[in-house]
Amino acid sequence: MSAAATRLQIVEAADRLFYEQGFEATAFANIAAATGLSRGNFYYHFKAKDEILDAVITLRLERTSLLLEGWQAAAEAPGERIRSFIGMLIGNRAKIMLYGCPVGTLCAELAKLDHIANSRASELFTLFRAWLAGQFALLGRTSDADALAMHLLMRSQGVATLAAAFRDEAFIRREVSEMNTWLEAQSPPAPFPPAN
Amino acid sequence: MSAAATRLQIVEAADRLFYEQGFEATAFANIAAATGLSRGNFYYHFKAKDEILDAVITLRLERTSLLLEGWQAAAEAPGERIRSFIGMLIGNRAKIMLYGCPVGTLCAELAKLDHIANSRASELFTLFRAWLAGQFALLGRTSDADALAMHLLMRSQGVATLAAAFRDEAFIRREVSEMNTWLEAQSPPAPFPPAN
DNA sequence: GTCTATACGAAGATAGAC
DNA sequence: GTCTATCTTCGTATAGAC
Repeated sequence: MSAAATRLQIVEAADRLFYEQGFEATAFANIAAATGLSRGNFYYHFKAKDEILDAVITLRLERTSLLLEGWQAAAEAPGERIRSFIGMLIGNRAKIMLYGCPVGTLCAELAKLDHIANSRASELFTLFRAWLAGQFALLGRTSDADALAMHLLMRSQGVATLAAAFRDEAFIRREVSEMNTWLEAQSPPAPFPPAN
Repeated sequence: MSAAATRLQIVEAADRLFYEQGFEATAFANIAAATGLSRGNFYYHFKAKDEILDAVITLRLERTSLLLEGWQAAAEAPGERIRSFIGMLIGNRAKIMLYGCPVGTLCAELAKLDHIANSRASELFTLFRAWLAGQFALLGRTSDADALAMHLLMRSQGVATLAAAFRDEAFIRREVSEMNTWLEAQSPPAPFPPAN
């Protein structure tokens, strides 16, 4: 097998295991079992476990960028694009109820570990934040676009955390519905009262 | 030193370290350094590390109950009591920006570890949930009291997660302000339009 | 009750054969 | 490139002295 293909195989397995079990709790033995590779082989592709984490974060950053580009291309209306973001909570509800949000839980773990990769992991949040702020700006909310982006990120994080704690799918659906209602109300106020 | 006092000393140190470093990442050596006790001594008071975790959760449950009773006694108006809950985000902002919410991050870690204490940890959420629902019921929102409680818990969890990821105090203050505004709007709609 | 010393296993990392 | 074997460190847990 080519080096690049094996490397990707390792990173994908680590990506999944870091999400499901956490970074520290995932041992080389787990990645070995998941890939069918031997533990020793990992050191041909990576110098240390931290380097695998770095590769996982890089992979997630790339895929997040692609995801955002896809939403960008799939709809013209910024409101509809933001609904794609909100829709993630429904689409990924099964894993969210088991493991929470992959971004939020990784950042939380690395912060407690005081891990050097902590700042890179939070760039994942920054990608969503900047993209959402751009959509709110397109909606006309130029002055508070970033605050609205943070507010929506906040709600998605809170939903993921509680959905995992209570394993409650109905809660996810209810909050998603409220987020969409909130979004509808975020069109900018007209400079003058609408003539109706 | 009496057994009970030493035991409490261990549990308090573990409580702080589990919050700041995580449960798995906290070693007996860390607790030993924090308390000045020797590692071996822990096994006089606890059979295993899991038992310390259990004691920490018990301690947190007790202190959370006392906290809620305190808020209950400090104000007659349910709205004002709920503001005490929201105010936690301000009062604990320094630690929240470093380590997130102690309840949310512990539940997230234990869920990933598939740890047996996971369900007991989530009882911490249940305490807040039931208390908040009681306050919303007193506010007159009997039919959706639990949904409102979950909504407020959700927001506090989202704020804690993002505040830690971005180390952003202004964000906390802004969202707390919005939560209080939201709370004001939760008085039940009058059965008939108010005569004004 | 608390200590020191140590057993035991798990996990990251290295060496070298193939 | 991938493997097996091994080294080393660390952390939980135990044994037994004081």
